[in-house]
Formats: sequence, C-alpha cells, structure tokens
Amino acid sequence: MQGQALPGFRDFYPDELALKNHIFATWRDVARRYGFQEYDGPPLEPLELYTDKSGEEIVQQLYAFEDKGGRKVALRPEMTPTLARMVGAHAQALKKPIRWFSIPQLFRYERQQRGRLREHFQLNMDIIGEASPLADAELIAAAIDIMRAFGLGPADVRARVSDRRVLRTLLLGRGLTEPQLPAAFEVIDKSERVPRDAMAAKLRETGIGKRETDAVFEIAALRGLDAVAAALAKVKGGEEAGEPLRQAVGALEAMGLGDFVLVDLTIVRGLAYYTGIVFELFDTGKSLRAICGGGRYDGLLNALGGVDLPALGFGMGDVVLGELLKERGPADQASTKLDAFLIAVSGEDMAPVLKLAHQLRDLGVAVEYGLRPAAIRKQLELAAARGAPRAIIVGPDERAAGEVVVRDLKAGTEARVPIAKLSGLFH
RNA sequence: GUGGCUGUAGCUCAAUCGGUUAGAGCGCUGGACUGUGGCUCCAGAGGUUGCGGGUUCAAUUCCCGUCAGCCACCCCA
Repeated sequence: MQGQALPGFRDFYPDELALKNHIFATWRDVARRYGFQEYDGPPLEPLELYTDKSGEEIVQQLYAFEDKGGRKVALRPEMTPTLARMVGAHAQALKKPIRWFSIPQLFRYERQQRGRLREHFQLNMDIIGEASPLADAELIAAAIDIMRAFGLGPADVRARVSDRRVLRTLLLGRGLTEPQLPAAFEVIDKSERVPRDAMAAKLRETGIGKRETDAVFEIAALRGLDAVAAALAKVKGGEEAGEPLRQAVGALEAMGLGDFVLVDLTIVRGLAYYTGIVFELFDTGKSLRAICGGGRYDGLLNALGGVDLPALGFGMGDVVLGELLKERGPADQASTKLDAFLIAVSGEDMAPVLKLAHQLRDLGVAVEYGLRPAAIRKQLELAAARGAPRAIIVGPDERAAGEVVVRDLKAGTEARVPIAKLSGLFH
C-alpha cells in the first residue's frame, strides 16, 4: 500500500463521485426552483475572518497556517463569514431580500467520526434582508423539498423546529434569570442524550432552584405547536413571543409540508449567534447525525459585514446525506451511462467499428468498444459490465449487407439494422 | 485535544493452547468457449497479518509504542 488520503479526507471513486454529483445536481435543482442564485468565495481566507467572531480558541479547530507572505490564513470552516463580507461590501446595490446559495468545500481540523470528516461539501442557502417568518418557512421548506427530491418522505426524515425567542420567554417566565439562561439552553440542547440526573446537577451548580429546574425539564419535554402555545399562554409576553414560530409552522402546513414538521424546543443549535427560529433535519431512525441545521441570525451581518440586515440560513453537508441515501435511497442511478458498446467480429471489422463509433460520438451518442482484438464473448462481457443497454455487432456478413446486428443486452434479443438507420435508435 | 474498542487479500471474514508454507467466498485476470454476455467448471494474480519494538526455540496470536478506523467526550458543520 502506498499510503492513503489524509485522515478525514476522501478519495472519490467513480461510484462515490457519481453519488456526490447526484447530490449536487439535486441541491442546485431545488435551489433553482426556489429562486436562489449561486455564489462562491475563496476556500482560503484571512484567519481573522474567523477569530474575530469566535475567539482565538477556534484556531485549533481550523486548518490555519502562515502563507509565504507572512499572512495568517485558514481554510474556510464555514461559509457565513464569507457571505457576510460579500453582502456587506455590496449591500447597497443588492435588491432585498437576497436569496443566495453556495456549495463550498469546508474544512475543520477535528478528530473524524462517522458522518463527520475534516472536509466536506455543504449546501448553504441564505435569505438576507427579510425579517418575516415566511422567510424562515421558505428555507425550512427548501430543506424539506431537497429531501423529497431524493425520494424521502416524512417516514424517513423530519424537521425539528424551535425558536430561541420562545425558549427564552418561557424560561424567563418560569422564574429563571438572564444569567441562568446559557446553562439552561445547554441542558435543553442535551436533554435527549444526557441523563436527567446529570443535567439536574448541572443546573443546581449554576444556582438554579428546584422549581426552576423542573420548569426547564417541562419546557424541554414540550412537543408540537399546541403544547408550546399552551405553555406560552401562561407566561408574560408569551403570546407575542410565539407568533413568529406559529406563522412559520402555519406557512409550512399551508405548503402541505406539515407532516415533516415537529415543533421541539430541544433544538437549540450550538452557535451563539442564532437569534430566532432554528431547525434541524434528522433521519427518523436517528442513527445518523443531523442532516442539516440552520436558523435565523439577525445580528451577525452587523457584526461581520457592517450592515444591519436580518438574515437566516442553513447548511446541509454531503457526508451525512450521502450515508442516508446509501442506507435507504434507491439504487445508484447516477453512474455514467453508455448508449452502446460496439463489437468487431474480426480484425477486418475494426476499422469500420472505429468509423461507426466516431460517427455516433459526433452525434452525441456515448459509445465504447474493445481496445484490443478479443473473442466476441469477451467483448459482450465487457459491454454488459459497462452497463451498456445494447451491443452493436459489426461482422463480415453484416458489412456485406450494409447492416449491423443490434443486440439488446437486457432482453437478449437482437435484430439486423441497416447502418443508415442506426442513428435513429438514439435520436 | 481526552478516554474506550478494533486493525489479516480490493471487499466480507477464517486460522485450535503461541507451532511448520496465513486460508475461503465475492471481486479481478486468463482458459474451457475461434460469430454471441449473465450459468457452470478450471487455473492465476493479489499479503511485510497497519507500522515499529519487546518476550519466546517459535508471534496473526502475548506485551509496549505508534498510526489508522469506529464509539463516547469536546465541538459543532
């Protein structure tokens, strides 16, 4: 063995690249249907683009180094800062709301695990300059429609939707104080994975009383818009705080996507900059990591790009999605498809095969032929292995009649076809 | 970065208590089959047992280190 790719990096063999291309094509198609425009930025950025926002400790999570000009640089770990810069620079000229998407390759220096590598491609869809909850619904719908475009339904994937404003209002309304909120958020975020006792202990350490601790667990257990609304009705300002979430979920229901949506306040998302509705897509078997995550980050553009615009977006990586599709998607239909495989019966048939192959290729037909003389059975074997739907057999007898034999490789039937009529097979 | 588990052919796995030349299926190449694939049969190629060291007459097997993968943290994408 001559070594392998760096840990967390991938070689794409043809089957794998075909899957990746299929994913990209589907992403682009759904983005197009939603009226999003594609953009891109540099894969290498100034280190400060990331440290300014997230602090120095993020450097150990980055591929960061000094270039030959002494500049501190990093391979991009996320697209949002680049987007913020680009939008910030042209903010005056761009008609709002901005609807942009990108498929950057992102890098992170972290120990790899299943579904989590050091490099991946991530669809980013963002809407900038629109505060309406309909924008939130629009993005969640796009994420869901990508799943549908892959043939996945509510039995396969769901969107868990929450709103930090709702969570915040509920917690404050149940007696928690502002300084206690981060700890409460963290506990709620992990409430599914970590034992309740450990979480209660964590809350106690933060100085949160028993009654408030019970409230935290109560809130974390809420499921569905109605349950959340009922809880909100009991606290001050609750109805107002719940309005955006209610509208966004209502819009999704109006689109007919209600079966995909699950209101669940345990979706907090790690990033501190989220300010409103947040959501994740996950497989219903819960055997994989989140397929997609995002939300509203109204303050971030101001902090990064210097323009005060409301914004929201999501990221969807190719790794977890690829695993999900391999697990339950239909068979790989994405491989390069040959239209025909040409077969020369004898050495004298080689030149006519070359001529015919070239004529067909000029017409846009995908053809292959054996690159060395071989028995017909060998050539047919190769034709079948290549997945060609038909073989075109050129032999002395056929040539004398100005014909070829067209063999259907699936049905096993064949017919003689005049060479002049051959191109009609492919239109 | 921390901890646990696992590393044998391209893939999935086997190899008795530490014992002689590390095997099988699938895949790959060739042949049986000189104008017709899928089936069957035969043969072949492919291994520094992840790598390095130690113990031993002898290591795929036991020990240590290291690298890689998986899992849990951390962190989130």
